[in-house]
Parts: sequence; structure tokens; C-alpha cells
Amino acid sequence: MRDIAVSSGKSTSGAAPTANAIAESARELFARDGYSATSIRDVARRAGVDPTLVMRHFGSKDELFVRVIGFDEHFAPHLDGKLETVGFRLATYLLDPAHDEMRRTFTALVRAADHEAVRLDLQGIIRRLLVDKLSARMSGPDAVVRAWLVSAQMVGLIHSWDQVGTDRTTPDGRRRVAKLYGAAIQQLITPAVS
Amino acid sequence: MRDIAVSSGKSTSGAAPTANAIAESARELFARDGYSATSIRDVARRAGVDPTLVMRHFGSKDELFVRVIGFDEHFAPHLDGKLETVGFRLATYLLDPAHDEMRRTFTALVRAADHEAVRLDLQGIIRRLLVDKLSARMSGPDAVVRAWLVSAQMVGLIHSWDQVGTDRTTPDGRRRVAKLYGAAIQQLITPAVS
DNA sequence: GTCTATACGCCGATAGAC
DNA sequence: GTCTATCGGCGTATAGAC
Repeated sequence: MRDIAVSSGKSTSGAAPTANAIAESARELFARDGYSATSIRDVARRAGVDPTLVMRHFGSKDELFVRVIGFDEHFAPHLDGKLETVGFRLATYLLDPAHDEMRRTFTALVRAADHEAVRLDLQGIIRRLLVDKLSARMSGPDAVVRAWLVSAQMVGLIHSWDQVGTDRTTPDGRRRVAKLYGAAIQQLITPAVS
Repeated sequence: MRDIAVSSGKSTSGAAPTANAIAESARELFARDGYSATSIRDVARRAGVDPTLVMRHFGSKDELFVRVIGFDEHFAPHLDGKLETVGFRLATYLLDPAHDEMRRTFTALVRAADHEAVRLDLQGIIRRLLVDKLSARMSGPDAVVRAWLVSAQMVGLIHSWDQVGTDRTTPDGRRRVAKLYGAAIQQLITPAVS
């Protein structure tokens, strides 16, 4: 609430320092506090710049969020390998503490879906990074629809994760959930029964 | 945007007319436009009352939403019957055009999860109406966790439904999705493989 | 092309007079 | 109970100084 001008941190590039500072502050605050609890003025204060500069550089709060949240190539590596284990590996990936930043970003994105621009951006990301690649490897009828339903499962898990009962923080609890939910995801990728 | 004082409609009771008018207007607007696109001033105008009355009667926007959105006993009937078909019946219920009002309400609730008070309310509703009842009927290990994961799947389906590919509006498209997603839900209720 | 300054209209929320 | 007045904060727009 009271923090000013984060001078530290790796800057993505030296080209446009203020735009980078804004982007970095926005990324941190959106991931930590969520979309609606983060104001443009908060971002500006943390970056040590004038609030109107945020608008000048990014156009609007929606665009700032959408531009800054991008987590491309996050899913891709986990769609490779044996198709019969993709469900389990996706669930494991989503819950892995080592990917905390991805999960926070994903959570912020899913929870900000009340704003249409954000929702459309989420849809685009999911199609590009998951549906297209996954459905291309799937066989059987309705492959594209099934891939969208896999994404719906992932969205649901992220949306609800921090209120899913106990054992959330223990490795064994996570492993059990990953196995259970992974099997449910797998049911859509390689159906066991028709 | 320009509508005033909806005088019509069934009033829930004659006890507190203004509170009821506010609740009814709020229900309609939240379901139609979502949480963040609906302002207290909008609700007041539609109910034909002063905006501060909304606050006086309901305390805050969060509380108004949460008080007014309540869709108790919506899920219950679909958790009865053969446990082996609950997955399919839940998915069918969620997609059924006949339950459009429930779906809009549920969608608004899920999408408003960026606000903590709303998120906690959603969690409470899901536990009361779904997790408690469903887990009581389930056997095997981790029944409660599995029931929470079923709710996560339902949340994901609602969250993503209006951008899941084509055929969304045809009865056959819905039936195929219900069968596919229902099988994935069922996988958590009565696991096919361990 | 940056950045500053000021301001607009709307928001959720509060205090207090009828 | 209801309404008037007002608050600080929000996202956003614009005019202009470096």
C-alpha cells in the first residue's frame, strides 16, 4: 500500500525504461492483488512515474493488463510427450509450487473475466497455446470441442484451487489431486469409454 | 442504460416494497450485465429509488450481490438418483436452455470472483449445495476433495461455456458436450481406473 | 516523443437533516 | 425511512511544457 518506486529488478530491455518500469510494476501488482484491486495510480506510484504515463504508454487498464500478463509458451512443453499422460502432467504443472508465478498470473486472468476485453484475451491465449496444439494431436470425433473442454477444466481448477479442501500445501496432497483431476482431464483427451 | 422504474413483475412479498424492488432490479441487472458492469446507481434508477437506499438496505455492493444472487436448491435435485449418472445429469442441467436464469446467475457469480467477498460466498454456496451432499454419497478415498474437484469442473464449464467452439446453440451440440464433459465429471465421482 | 498538470464524470460509501 | 450533500478514489481525456 505504501511502497514507492521499485528501482530494483531485471529490466526486460534498456530501450524504453519507463514503459518497462510500468510493465514490471503492473505485472507484480496484478499477480499479487488481482485486476480490480490494482489501480493505474498504484502501478504508477510503484513505478515512480506519473499516472497519465501509464495511459500514454498502454492506452487503458484493460490493455495494460492484457499486454503485461502474457504468459506465452507456458503450456506448450507440457502438451508434448505421450498423449496418454498429458492429463496428469497438465494437472501436475498447474499445481506445482515451482510454477507459482504462472499460476498467479493465470489466476488473475481467470478471475478478471468479468471484463469482456480480458475474457476475450484469455480466450485467445487458450486457443493459441492449448486448444490448437492439443486438438491437433487428438483423434476421434469433436477433437476441438474436447480440447476446449480440457481448457474449461483447467480454468475451473485454477479458479477454485485455493479453496479446495485441505492438504493443499503438502506435496502428497498435491500429488493426489493431480492424479484425480488429471484422470478427469485425460478422460476428454483419450476417452476410456464411449 | 436508459430504463426507469420497472413497476411490473412479481414482487416476492408485500412486506418491504422498496427493498424488494431493489432486490429484483439488482437480480436482473447482475444476471444480464455482470457484476462490475452494474452500478448501484443503475440498480437504484431501475428500481425507482434513491441510490443511498440501496446502501441503507444492503450495506454494500458486495452484500447486495451476494444476498440477491442466492440460488439455493438449484443443484440439489440433480444430485439424487443413480450415482453412476450424476456426472451426465449435472452437465446436462448446466447447459439446458430451460435453466437459463440459473446459468446466468451462476456465470455472474463465477466471473465476479475477483472480489473476495463474492468468492467466499461462492465457496459457501458450493459447499452447502454440492460438496456436502455429493461427498456424503461418494465412496472411496478423498471423497470430499473429489467433490470439490467436481465443483471446479462445473465452475470451469460455466466460466468458459460461451466460448466453447461451435454447435453451442443446437440441442445436438449441447447433448454431445454434456456427454463428453459429463463423463469427465463422472470420472471423479466413480473413478473408472485407479 | 516524453513527461506534467489539471480536470471530467462516475464510482462506492458516509454523515446528517428531515 | 428517505433524501441532500459530500467524500476520496477511480479510469480516462486533453492541453501543453520539455
